[in-house]
Amino acid sequence: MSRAMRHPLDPMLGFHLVRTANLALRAVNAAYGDLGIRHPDGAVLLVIDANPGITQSSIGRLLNIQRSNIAPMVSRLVDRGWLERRPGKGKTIGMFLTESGQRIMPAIHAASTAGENMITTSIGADAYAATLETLKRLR
Amino acid sequence: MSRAMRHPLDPMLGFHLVRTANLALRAVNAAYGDLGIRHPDGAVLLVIDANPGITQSSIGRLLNIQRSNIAPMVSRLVDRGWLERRPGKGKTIGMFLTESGQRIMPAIHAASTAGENMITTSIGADAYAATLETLKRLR
DNA sequence: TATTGTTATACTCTATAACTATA
DNA sequence: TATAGTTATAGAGTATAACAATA
Repeated sequence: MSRAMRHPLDPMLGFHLVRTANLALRAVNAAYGDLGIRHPDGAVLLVIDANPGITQSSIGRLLNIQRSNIAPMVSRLVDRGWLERRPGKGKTIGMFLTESGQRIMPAIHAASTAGENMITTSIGADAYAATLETLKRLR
Repeated sequence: MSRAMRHPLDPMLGFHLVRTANLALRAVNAAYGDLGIRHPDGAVLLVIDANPGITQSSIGRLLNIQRSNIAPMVSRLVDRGWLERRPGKGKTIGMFLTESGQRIMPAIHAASTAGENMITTSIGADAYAATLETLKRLR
């Protein structure tokens, strides 16, 4: 194959969004690696830490994850002793961090910023802020 | 659950990158739906159309797809009569569009821009261009 | 009716290893 | 050694459907 190749997807933002998202997720998963969890688990822990008593359905709406996929994740985190379920109104169940779960949150916070740091050092703080503002406008 | 919830991932660009990428891929896959293919297939066809005779390994490098994952995709597209393999130097095999493949390219091009259009109408042309420039800097 | 939690299931995409063949 | 094509396999992530319980 000759050296110079045409890349018809290079001028498409969607392609670079997917590519950059994958790079960021890779960095985050590597940082979470020591804890034996992956990025969706970390996101769930962060949301529960910020919203004690939140339901699984609400977590799913915040993170764009189906509630049918939240259930097994929560079960694993409960098995590891980091989360506990407490019955709420009706069929709802509130999620809370255990003491053990609270102790690992500093590590979760640190690891969750690995992707952010990678992006920031690569594109600069100004571009980071501008892109964040831009993408937050998208619905 | 009370109305106002904290969203600890909302200030993180990585979260919005993943979310926006998923929205764009959803739009692209919906547009490709009529053709019975999905976004990786469309990307492969676009790359081959722009680079007749390109090898599978080179396609993978351009699109960040393992060559072990390119092989079955190409086989499906060959079975559908859109691609053909022609032996090249050594063990290399050049990929080419068939006549049938060339005839569907206008539809492929049109569908591939579905994600772009969704993003552009949502954030505006200026933000689109700025974000594209920013993300292209990332390695 | 609508929502919650849950299980089951299937599909897409990705990752790794191993093998043969060419250079 | 390095690269190309291929097969097999495993894993992560996502999607839909269905059900019982509750409001």
